[in-house]
Amino acid sequence: MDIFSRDVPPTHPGVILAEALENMNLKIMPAANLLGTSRQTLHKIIRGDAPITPPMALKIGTLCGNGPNLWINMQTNHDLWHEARRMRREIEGIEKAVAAR
Amino acid sequence: MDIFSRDVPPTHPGVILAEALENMNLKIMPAANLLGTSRQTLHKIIRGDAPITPPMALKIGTLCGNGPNLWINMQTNHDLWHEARRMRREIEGIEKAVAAR
DNA sequence: TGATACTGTGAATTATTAGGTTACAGTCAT
DNA sequence: ATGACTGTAACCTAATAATTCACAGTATCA
Repeated sequence: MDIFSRDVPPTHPGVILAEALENMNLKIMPAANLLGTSRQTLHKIIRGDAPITPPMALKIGTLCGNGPNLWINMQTNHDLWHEARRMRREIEGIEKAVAAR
Repeated sequence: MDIFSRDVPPTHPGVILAEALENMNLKIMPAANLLGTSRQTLHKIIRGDAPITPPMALKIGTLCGNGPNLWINMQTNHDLWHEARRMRREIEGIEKAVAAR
């Protein structure tokens, strides 16, 4: 059972990030300063309204001490799940075309 | 030794994709048709001049039968390696600021 | 030889979006 | 109630994913 067959979306990395900052006793504003970004952008990430991009993953991974992959992977799982929904028809079409080849 | 300490960039997924298509006896044009994209876009991906985005990863993963994660992960490893180079100074700054906290 | 099909590549265009900035209302502690 | 932080919306700009058009090269086959 991979994540794409689930009808529940994977947790957005923002939720995890919020907990991580909590555990580090970091409020949003000082965290944003450490990351070299604006508090609004950081807030959007936490809310799930902005993606964790490669630059952000590197910065957050450094701040939290666990490296960028954890964060970028959460993001891509999130993106892929939602994209797979949007593209369901198209993907099925490719499956059929490949099978018929 | 993680990929970020290497001074050799990770192989671009385009190279792997080219081999995969070769093994499937698929030329660029029919592959592009199956993928529902233009031959130019597919060519750029193979050349390494265009990224494998989530929609593309889903399509390519379906065409090749191995799912999207393989492809998106190759892309993010590639992106992170290059981004880590560009942001070296900034990342070091965050490391120091965290240590000094 | 000439015709047909595919490939490599560049240029121009469009649509989307990551991130910043400004602004304002809410919360909460002192 | 003053000050510091938070949530959130609107707007703007720069970057970029993907398309289309165009053309030159290559190769196969009648």
